[in-house]
Amino acid sequence: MPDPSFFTDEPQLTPLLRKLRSITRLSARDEQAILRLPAHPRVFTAGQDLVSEGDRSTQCWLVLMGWVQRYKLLSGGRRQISAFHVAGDMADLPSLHLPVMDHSLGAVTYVMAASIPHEALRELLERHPDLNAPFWRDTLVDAAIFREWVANVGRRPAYQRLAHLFCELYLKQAAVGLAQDHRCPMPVTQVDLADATGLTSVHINRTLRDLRRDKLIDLRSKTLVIHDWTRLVEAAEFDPTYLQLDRTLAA
Amino acid sequence: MPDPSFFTDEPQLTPLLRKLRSITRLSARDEQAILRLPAHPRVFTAGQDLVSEGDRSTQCWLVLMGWVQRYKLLSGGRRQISAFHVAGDMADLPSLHLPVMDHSLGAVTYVMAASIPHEALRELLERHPDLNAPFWRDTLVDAAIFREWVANVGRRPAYQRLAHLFCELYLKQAAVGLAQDHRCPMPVTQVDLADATGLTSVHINRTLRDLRRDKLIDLRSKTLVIHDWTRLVEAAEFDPTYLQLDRTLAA
DNA sequence: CGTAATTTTGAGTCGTCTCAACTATAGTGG
DNA sequence: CCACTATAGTTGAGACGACTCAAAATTACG
Repeated sequence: MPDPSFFTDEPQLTPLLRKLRSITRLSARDEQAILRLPAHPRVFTAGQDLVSEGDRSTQCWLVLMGWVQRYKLLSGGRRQISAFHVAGDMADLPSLHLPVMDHSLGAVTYVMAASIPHEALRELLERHPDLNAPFWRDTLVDAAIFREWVANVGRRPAYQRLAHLFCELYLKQAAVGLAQDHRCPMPVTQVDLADATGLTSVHINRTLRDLRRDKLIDLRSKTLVIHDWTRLVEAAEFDPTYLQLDRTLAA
Repeated sequence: MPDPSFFTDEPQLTPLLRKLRSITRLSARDEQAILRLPAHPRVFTAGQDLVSEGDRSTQCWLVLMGWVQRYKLLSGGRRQISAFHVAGDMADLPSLHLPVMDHSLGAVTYVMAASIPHEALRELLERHPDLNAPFWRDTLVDAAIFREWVANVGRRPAYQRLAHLFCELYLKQAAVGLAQDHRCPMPVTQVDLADATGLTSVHINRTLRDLRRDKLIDLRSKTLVIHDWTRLVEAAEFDPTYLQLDRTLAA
């Protein structure tokens, strides 16, 4: 159910501003320039790819609503998710300088996204060189998140690993106003969680039960409720530095 | 044993050019500008940190010789390595836009590195806006490698995981002329390999034995010898797309 | 040449996986 | 609005890949 105003001519780029503001500072002039970017809205149903491995992009997708996942398919039906993206994320900003996709971007939920031509972005950056830094910084924050995922998947046991993922996804959403009061959307299946953490869905199920048993969280009807943020952070050994959020959000 | 010419006034930035050329195209003018960057050489002994978690950087380190690793320390003595860097790599280019380190950069071997002040880099990018793209692209390639590592650690069994790492490190070095004839430097301990793959050193030892038994590789005196590149690639299910090398290097 | 670091091997354990069935929830069409 | 069907979640039992602990063998280094 897309918001009717969504299909008006005016591009809805404010989520992008909110995102960029959460990790950097922008001048009013630069913000205006961003808002003038041409953006073509489109919807995707759950499971659809926005971009698939091997595609050559000439545009970037900005997520406006819903969740998008970044994933690789391996042989034998194995899959690894390397990122979740929410409203405001330029999910495939990398395609601006790496046009051939080495992975896919898929819609986790019903998704509204806006495509922005590479050409328009390049022109923006040319006219407003100051904007190189914020966007570049955005890709650097994403890279920092990938690094944290390497550590998560490589060195943390299942319980800690899931807890860590929840801490990250809560803060990431809170930073752009999509979460508060220790609850946030978590519109993924246990299979998705498994593919994001390098576990099996069976083990995710049992680990979720343990997290629930310990009164740390609840995950029901696609909503994560955090019962005890402090203990969740402890259990996860979560340090939000890597998210590079301007101000640490109060717990 | 530093090369004597290393300490002359002339900055030795050619490895950087070689690296950038392996993943992008540069104009002669831009190349000249890069060569004029001020670079202050320094050596590090194995085990020393170039930069530590929590540090605030005002300069970037360019690796000139030796290997550098990117790693995070976790509780209980656990460690996760998320990248290896070789000559030509701007190991902490991220610090240009994310000055607070969320991880450490350590010397794997005896290392020669050159520090380039952030200020000089910013000035370079201001005067040569075309250079934003190549450097940005470099951080995007690193991010692509992180993503591949997430998949490697998350979804591949030990044997495949190690094989994949070796394919990557061989190609990465070959791309900048540091490897050829299916042999390359691999100056890491089994503990390092364990921390890069999310395994234990004991299991690395046994997996190396298996790879050796299968006549795929040999790893002796810090040198990797690949006996059968084709079968190694097969075993690893290695697809070099993510490295974004200009030309695929012949097998 | 002695000492530390690294590699190798064995034996037992454990976290996570596999396979398989069953239950619950959500979406769809009559 | 309910029945039907597909999707998602839950549980049990057994297997296995990787881990732990510990010691011995080898190699590197000052």
